[in-house]
Amino acid sequence: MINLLRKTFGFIFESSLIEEINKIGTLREVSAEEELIRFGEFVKGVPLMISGAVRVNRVYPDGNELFLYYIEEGDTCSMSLNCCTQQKKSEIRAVAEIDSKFVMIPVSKVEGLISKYPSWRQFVFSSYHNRMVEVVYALEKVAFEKLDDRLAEYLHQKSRITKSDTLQMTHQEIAEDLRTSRVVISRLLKKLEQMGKLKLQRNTVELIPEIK
Amino acid sequence: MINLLRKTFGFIFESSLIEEINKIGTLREVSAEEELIRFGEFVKGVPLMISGAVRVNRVYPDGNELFLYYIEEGDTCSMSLNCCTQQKKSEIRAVAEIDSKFVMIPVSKVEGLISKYPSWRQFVFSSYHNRMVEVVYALEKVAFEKLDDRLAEYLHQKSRITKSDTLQMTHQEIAEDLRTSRVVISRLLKKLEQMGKLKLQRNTVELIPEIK
DNA sequence: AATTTAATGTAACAAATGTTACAAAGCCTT
DNA sequence: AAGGCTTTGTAACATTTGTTACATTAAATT
Repeated sequence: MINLLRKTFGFIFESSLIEEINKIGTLREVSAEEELIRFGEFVKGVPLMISGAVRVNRVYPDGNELFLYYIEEGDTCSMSLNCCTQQKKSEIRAVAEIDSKFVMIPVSKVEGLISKYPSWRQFVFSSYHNRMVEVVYALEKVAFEKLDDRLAEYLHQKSRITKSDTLQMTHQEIAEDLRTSRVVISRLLKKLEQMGKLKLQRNTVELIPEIK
Repeated sequence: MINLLRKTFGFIFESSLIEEINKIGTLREVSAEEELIRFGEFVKGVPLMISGAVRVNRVYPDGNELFLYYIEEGDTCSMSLNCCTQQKKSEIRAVAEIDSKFVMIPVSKVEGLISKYPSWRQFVFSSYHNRMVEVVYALEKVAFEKLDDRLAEYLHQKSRITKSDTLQMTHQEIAEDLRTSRVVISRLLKKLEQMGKLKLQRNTVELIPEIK
């Protein structure tokens, strides 16, 4: 585990911190679609992403969900950071988008790291800030852009996260993420297909990389 | 100044911290409409709000703006916190919504406070988190709600912030905040007036408090 | 008071998105 | 191969929001 930690966090954390994380943290591997953090549960720890990508959604009591941000290699989840310092139940849900590895730091140790290691503090601050920037970005998209652009952007992000041009998903699933109806998505996808930007097949959307 | 600090922050900061802030900070008073933080400038310090309310907007290079959150009594601006630790130019604009008082802590002293005072750290973390919650709330509104509900919500928020049921603003200004056109706002305001929720006059929208 | 300017009201139309209903195609099971 | 289920395609229509254009009204200025 310590080698994974060194590889991902060696440039931002001093080695004494890496060693301490190695002692108190536990390595976890999850496969795509697995739930890391469930809605309404107490947060057990703070995840340090080693590899992969996890999608973080705000969840509402009525079951409604809203995508907030991805956490990727080198990131942590600022929402759970707060949940754990406040001992609150989770208002988010985190689901692995692809197979992922991360180190879980137990809640009880987080405060200690904060007071002991300036580089950890720096990391936590910049993590908060980066997540904020991403939520603001999501807000921007919804506030300024039309659905067709948001769809195109969504597909590209998915492709980047899953490291694949061929997305295995149904129109219905896309519609849920963009908070619209399946018919609307089918219509717009068809339009994008006619523009030569992608190819559609049952359960798959294949993005065609632009040649510039 | 120290009495103002005690009154607003006495419950969260230990007295040695209050005294230190009193030494290094400077009290500033601004009147409504004054700009606290300008787009593109280096951030000079972190504001601790004593009273009043300040509106924080994301600003884009093309001049476009997007409302993010208000900071009120007892709050600080997490975006400027980050700008200052990173020595970056401001990507936001902060404008006093009403006459406001705040204590400005110079950038150079912030890092020191963080390592020295646990209560300051706690404050900074919860500030980050609260701002995040508000941006998520804004995202929620845009993602889920129709324009008429967003307008009603917007008017209530304005009323709360300005502590007045009579809002002095034009339809044009409202339209800019909600990213739509004046005609649309006029239309919806008329609808709300016909529903008995408000009264319209030139330059004013008077909310009619609901009797329950 | 007359003139100018800013703000609002309203109609008519355009575009974007949402909804319903149903047909067609693909995949799975037996 | 037949039947059933899921997914996708498409039409027709409703609603919401955006746009243009112009009339009307209120306030500010002269």
